[in-house]
Amino acid sequence: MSEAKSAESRPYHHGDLRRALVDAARRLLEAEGPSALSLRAVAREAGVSPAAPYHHFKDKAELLDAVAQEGWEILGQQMSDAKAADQGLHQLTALGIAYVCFARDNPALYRVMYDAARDKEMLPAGMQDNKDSAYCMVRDTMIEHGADPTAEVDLELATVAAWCGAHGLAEMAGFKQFEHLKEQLGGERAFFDAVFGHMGLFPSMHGH
Amino acid sequence: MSEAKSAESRPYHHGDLRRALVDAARRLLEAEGPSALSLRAVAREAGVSPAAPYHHFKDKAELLDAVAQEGWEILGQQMSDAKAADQGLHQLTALGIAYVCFARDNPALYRVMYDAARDKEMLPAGMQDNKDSAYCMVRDTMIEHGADPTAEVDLELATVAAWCGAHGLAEMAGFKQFEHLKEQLGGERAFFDAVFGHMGLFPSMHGH
DNA sequence: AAGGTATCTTTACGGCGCTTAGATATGAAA
DNA sequence: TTTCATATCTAAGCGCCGTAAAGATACCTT
Repeated sequence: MSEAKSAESRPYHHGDLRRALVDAARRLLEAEGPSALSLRAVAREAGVSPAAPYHHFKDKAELLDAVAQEGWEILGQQMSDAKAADQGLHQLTALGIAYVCFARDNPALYRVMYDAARDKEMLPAGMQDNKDSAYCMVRDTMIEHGADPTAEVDLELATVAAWCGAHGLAEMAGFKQFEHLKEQLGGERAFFDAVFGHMGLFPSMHGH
Repeated sequence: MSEAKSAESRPYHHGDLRRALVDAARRLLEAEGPSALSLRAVAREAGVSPAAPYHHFKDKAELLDAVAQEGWEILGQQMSDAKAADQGLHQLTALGIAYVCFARDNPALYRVMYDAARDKEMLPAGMQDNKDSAYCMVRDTMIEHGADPTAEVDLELATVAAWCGAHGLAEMAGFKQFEHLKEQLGGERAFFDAVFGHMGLFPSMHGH
């Protein structure tokens, strides 16, 4: 657990403690898992007193919110990259794979993201409006591949259905029960592909 | 928060403290939510000392496991009931609706169930073998409706895909973002139906 | 230079999971 | 029936946690 600066060199005023705390939290999350993510541990990791974070975050939940938000942004980027880099997949499948791979590669972060969402009973606020959010990307890709943009309810339903499938798979993929399936299919990636294949992700599959 | 027996009437040896603790935990869970579910609070609710639970559970996680297990059993029963009571739905849809309704009606319990699963990185142990588990019920229903039972991998994939969809919807349904969709569709139930309609749950939809 | 404000530290409170040691009841062996 | 090992419970305490209050320190404006 390294600190941003050597302990004795840091001035009394940190400079950007808020940033440093979020970074420290992500470092801890990666290294020790979600259960090790206490406010005090984050403060320790950042080299400040246990009370210091309260000048930048109302409480622990607000710190975790900041961490979660960064997670959503990274997820959006990775999905955007996956859509751009054509891998010979249907673009919706490519998005789904990118989503699930993000969850596999950042399990602790993914958990913090949805823990925060469940607590507030909502996904990040701008999700359905921010053009480069993961959610909007799915919806836009639906349109690009033939979904009727004027059938708003139906478009939203298709997006939700795809989102549900991706999130469901992201959680299931971590369970030992399905290891044998991955092996039989010749790898995790093939497993993801196959499960998505069993879901009706594509608007063209439905008579709209 | 009532106790099982009035405090002074309880004998030194409780009789069935293990049972009482699980019940107390479920009562607390229902009343105060998952965050209020501390071992000490459960012990208080059951009217015993904070250390008493350790004679029946190795640690807090083991208590929560017991609570979660009851959750999975109840879920299995409710899905079984839903399958038996024909509501004019495709039986797989009926199972999915029952799954999602369970999560809606027992959000805290549902959360404990999956928190435990994520911690152990596996769903309850016998899930894929116990004839009346929710999971096996889905798989069997797939077969009853035309899935090829000898195509084992494909059958498993279809079951996983349906499970992913149901779990995904169960989590999304609690988010405020989708309230307007429920309203536009004329209710929660219609929303569930519509989302499932956008997923390829039925084996007959795929060319196997 | 002075004073206000933002930032950080110190200290402290109650609650938590869990451990240890001791009290009490049960039930099997003598 | 007495004995005594065992199971079950309580009491006390450890280190951790989230958070609040009050004081110290540095920065910023005037």
